[in-house]
Amino acid sequence: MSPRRVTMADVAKAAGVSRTTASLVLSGRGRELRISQDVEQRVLRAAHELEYRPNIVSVGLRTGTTRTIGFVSDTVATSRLAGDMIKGALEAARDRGFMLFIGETEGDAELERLLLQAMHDRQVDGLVLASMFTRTIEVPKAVTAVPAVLLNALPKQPTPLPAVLPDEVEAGRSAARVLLDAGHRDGVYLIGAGPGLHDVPSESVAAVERLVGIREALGAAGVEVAGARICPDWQPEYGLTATRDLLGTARPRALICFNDRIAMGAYQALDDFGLRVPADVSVVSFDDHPIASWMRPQLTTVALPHYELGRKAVDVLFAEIGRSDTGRTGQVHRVPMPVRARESVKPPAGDLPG
Amino acid sequence: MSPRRVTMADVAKAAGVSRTTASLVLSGRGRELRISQDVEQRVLRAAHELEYRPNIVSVGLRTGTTRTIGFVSDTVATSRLAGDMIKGALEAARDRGFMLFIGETEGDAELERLLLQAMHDRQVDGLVLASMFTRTIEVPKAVTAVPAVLLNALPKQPTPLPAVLPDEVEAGRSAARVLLDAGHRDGVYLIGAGPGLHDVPSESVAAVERLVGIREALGAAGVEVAGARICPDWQPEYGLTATRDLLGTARPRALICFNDRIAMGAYQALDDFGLRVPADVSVVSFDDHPIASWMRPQLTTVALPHYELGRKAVDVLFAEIGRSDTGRTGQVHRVPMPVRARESVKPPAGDLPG
DNA sequence: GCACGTTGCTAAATCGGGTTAGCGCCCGTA
DNA sequence: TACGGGCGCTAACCCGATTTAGCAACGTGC
Repeated sequence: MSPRRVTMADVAKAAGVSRTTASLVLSGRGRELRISQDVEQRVLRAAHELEYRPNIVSVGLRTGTTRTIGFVSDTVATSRLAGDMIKGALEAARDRGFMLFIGETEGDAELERLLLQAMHDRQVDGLVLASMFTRTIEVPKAVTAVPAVLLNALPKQPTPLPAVLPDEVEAGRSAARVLLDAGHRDGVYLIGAGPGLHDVPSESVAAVERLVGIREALGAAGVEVAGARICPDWQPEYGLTATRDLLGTARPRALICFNDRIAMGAYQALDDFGLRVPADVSVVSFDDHPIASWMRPQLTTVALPHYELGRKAVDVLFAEIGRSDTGRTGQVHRVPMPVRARESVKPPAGDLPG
Repeated sequence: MSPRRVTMADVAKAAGVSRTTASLVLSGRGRELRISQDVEQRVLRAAHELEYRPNIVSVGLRTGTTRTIGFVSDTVATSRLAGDMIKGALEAARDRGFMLFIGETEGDAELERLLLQAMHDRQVDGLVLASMFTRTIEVPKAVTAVPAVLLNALPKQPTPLPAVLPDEVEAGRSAARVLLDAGHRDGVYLIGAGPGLHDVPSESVAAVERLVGIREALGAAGVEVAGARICPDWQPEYGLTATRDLLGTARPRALICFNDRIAMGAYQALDDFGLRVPADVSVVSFDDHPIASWMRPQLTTVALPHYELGRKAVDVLFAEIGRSDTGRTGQVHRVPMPVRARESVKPPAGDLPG
């Protein structure tokens, strides 16, 4: 059927040396161990001609390192989010010749246990524990056996694990600044959460942090939040009803929606009330979901940097794998959330610069 | 640091038997090889008490089977598509105790080569070669070394590899039938491709097949396609312009959009012309992209069964791994595309039943 | 009393590479 | 001439499992 793989023994025989010598040359330790130039060349040539590739399974058995990392998330299927995060992780791993095992737990602790076990059985060199929406998680104790990093999640109990998260507070500031820079000072409303720091959907770390950033940046400019509507779930229909509710009593000049799906609902409500984006009402949002650039006018939004989050997590994991000292534990890495300036924000009418 | 893993030698010692005996019992071959009940029980108990788990890396070296399959796709990040496909593959694999290596090639042949090599080096038991949109692909020759399945792709040259694809022709029929069942017989227009079988975006297998199904079902009912607009790329903006163009000259009663993103553009164009969905114009589409259920009115669409495609691919792969005979090669498996009946289709006005 | 079969288990080889310990050989020196 | 020491390479063991070949002990038949 398929021709047997070329092994190091084949290379050694072809070069007329022992397996040991071949191993030393191919692992680059030939120099320090005084292998002659001649033998080194013979081995390298034989390896090249036979297209020798080391069997990573074998190396894994002997050295315990499989050049493989496990990526465990609660779900990989929800929205494009996961895809980009995995893509970032994949590429960062590939840069170092590592591969990724993907697993999803669906939030099921038992599944998670089995999955971690399966990865353990395959001797992964490290683990990324990812959550698809920012939240605090219970870190399974089985994780301690191998270097690990939390992605988009914070540990419920303090652990020595580093975490990689989007910088949501700064994102909140960014969203507010987009409006401030356009000249908005009055009639700024929030859709999705607020105005108080406790007016957030349950368990949503992102909501709290975005709110903190928004209030801080507005406050620093002496601008007051005119009002807010909380959404129990950040879906278009709740954005629609919350915004309709708001428009029944107020005339906003700008909306900060807590994510793009809410903004989608808000667009519809504004349309229902005959209000135009951005001429009558500016809208800024969070996430940069694919629909943000499909909406008309295109939505200005502060992007969740999924790709960068994935990359960063793997980078941090490699740092973790590489170091032997035990200092500097539990560090939290924040990844910046960039503003995608599009068409939904304009200076308030009757307040044009000039 | 982490306590050393329990090995079979530990189990054997605890049970007071040889490693051979432990292996025989734990692999279930104890019975046929006449290991006594007593010894069997001792081994099983020891394994249980020590929480023994076989080291799959070691097994992989010895037996050549790693309980791992490689999932190679051109991209995993585009739309949610990939996520669900991977999820299906993941679960089908998990049911059999297998894990998945994920890799993406970005359509780069060199990257693909390296990736397949890396998977080969890790002794994967099988490969899924996935494409994120249905198309024909060049099958790399390196694939022949291990069982493999094409997912959402057809081989350019005939190969013995089985393929798993959505049943696009039947989906085309389904879309047409949705309109026929609602009573539509006139003013049915296509947006995205058609009316001729050559009027399709380049390389799009899906376009051709959907078109075939649509024309067949309409034709069987004696209904003529009133007209069509081709879109060079199936994005909202092209749907918008194509539909605007159509509405400049015609007054459709129903639109079959070739995917949901096109339908999104079509909704906007209809709105621009003051036409209501579904009262004035019914709309049916393909893919069941997440936005389909966010659009107002919610879009009736024929779903791409990503999850099922992923599952099916892995199921077929296991069948491939399991069989030794070489018959029945290159089979094409079609996965049904279910209709998601929502709100965008109604009987034509002035043509109400009753 | 001896050959032969069964029963119940184990020693040892194997997978493919990494690593340690050490073996010949040549050279220089006393 | 014997000895020490660097040089260049290799034998042999190890990782953790599977698998082949075979060994003791016991019973049975003649």
